[in-house]
Amino acid sequence: MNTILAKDHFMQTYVSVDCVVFGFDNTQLNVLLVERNTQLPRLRDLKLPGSLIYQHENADEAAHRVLNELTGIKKITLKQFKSFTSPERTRNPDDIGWLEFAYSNRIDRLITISYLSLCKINRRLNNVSKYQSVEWCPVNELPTMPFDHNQIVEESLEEIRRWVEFDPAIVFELLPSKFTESELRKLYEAIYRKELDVRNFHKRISGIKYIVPLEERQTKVAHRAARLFKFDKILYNKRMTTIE
Amino acid sequence: MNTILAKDHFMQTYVSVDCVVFGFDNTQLNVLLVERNTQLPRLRDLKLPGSLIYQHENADEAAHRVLNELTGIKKITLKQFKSFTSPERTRNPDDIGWLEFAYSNRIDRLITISYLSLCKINRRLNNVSKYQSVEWCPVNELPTMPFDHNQIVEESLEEIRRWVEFDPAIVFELLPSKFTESELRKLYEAIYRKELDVRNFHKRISGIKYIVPLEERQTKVAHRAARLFKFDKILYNKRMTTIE
DNA sequence: TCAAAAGTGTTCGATATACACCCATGC
DNA sequence: GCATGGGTGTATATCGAACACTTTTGA
Repeated sequence: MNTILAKDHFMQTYVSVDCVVFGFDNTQLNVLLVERNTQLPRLRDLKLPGSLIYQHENADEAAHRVLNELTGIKKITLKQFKSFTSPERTRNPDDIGWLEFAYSNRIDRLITISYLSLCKINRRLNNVSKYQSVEWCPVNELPTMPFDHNQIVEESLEEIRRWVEFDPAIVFELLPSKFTESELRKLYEAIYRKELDVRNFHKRISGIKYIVPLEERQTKVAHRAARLFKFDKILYNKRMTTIE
Repeated sequence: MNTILAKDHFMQTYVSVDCVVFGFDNTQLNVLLVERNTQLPRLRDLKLPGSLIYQHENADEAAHRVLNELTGIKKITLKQFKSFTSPERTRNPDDIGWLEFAYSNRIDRLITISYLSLCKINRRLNNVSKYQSVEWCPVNELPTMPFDHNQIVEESLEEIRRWVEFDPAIVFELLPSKFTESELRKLYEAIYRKELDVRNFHKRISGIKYIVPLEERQTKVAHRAARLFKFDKILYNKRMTTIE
């Protein structure tokens, strides 16, 4: 074992975080992508937002930093979900070139820890100088991205369902603070990629105490205005501890 | 950002895997621990089996290598479950000393990717020269271990339940190839830390096609001999694809 | 004959599924 | 007045939870 270490005494192993941030546009899930600055001329060059982990940080802190830069939100909801470690993931010469350009450093090996996060899609995003642009992209129309970022998104879609089952409150991170029942249903349909029966969904929702109906209704719609609901975090947290 | 990298141009970041291997002794879950070789005199020095990731490997391969060394099994069942990345995890001087002794290298920062695995507890384990001993330890009586290994085991206990729900077949990795219904029930009780009703459990199990009753029975027991069952992998895999 | 564990059914409540029509509104 | 989505109830099947006594065997 020591011989293997001795050989690569000067090998630089770096660890990054990459964030899959989902947003919901009332029809489908979207992923937040950034356009990386590069010298190389090319059509588009979109990737997941991410960063190397700094010396004083742990991975959660690095992911929070990346998302705070993009959204300005300090206490964003966020979940580590998998490490991607294949030595092959940094074999594409374009990607190696970009890494050295972006970090002014030789990077022999880069593994990444991926994070899942959720964001209201109409939130104003920051202009982050190191990116040419920041944009939402429908999850079914993603471009080919560098490294293994397409695979990371693929696996994050399975993770989001496990997350919702474990903590149903996180879906409200994707909706405006007042929302209709059909917005909520369409969000579930997008997450589970499955149509849900309107009446059964209504029955289920009306049994949930922490989804509170308001007197307010939609305005400016060309049909009967739907009732608005809000998510009550306090009732949600009580849910576990009380027997009813 | 470049300044931060420039400063630590020569910082050695290493990435390891650590494996939480569970075994079941008919009463409780046990974790496989190794005693590390150390110059320092001390009473006991148990930790999770693990290794740095080698240059040509990905993390899954490193975890397979570690477990193959210990058990001799090539195709062991295994699941990545979380990365532990705090800069604080390698702040204990004893741990730093051991790392430098074991790897003959300066290691400034070590993050680890933890794996969950399952093993029949009466399997003969290999003598691995780099460890003084390899032993099973009941999960409720773990010693204080180096780094954040106690926390890793803690979190692996939550993960194992999610794993069983996603893939119920994995519980049979913890049982002998022929087992009684009460052994299976006690295993579920250990995993969920909850007593299960014998009759309801029986009803559930007898409805599962891939748990096959045999004609064989227990021998040498001081009470009525229980029927043996086996797990049928072929029927298990069919389960998903056929409608019933 | 005693101790220890095996083996076995019924009832009840909760939950998921399937399914169709009228209502309110803006254009 | 029509197009668009809002709003609602019933019947059935399935699943999980509670619950107690008899049987077999070896010591």
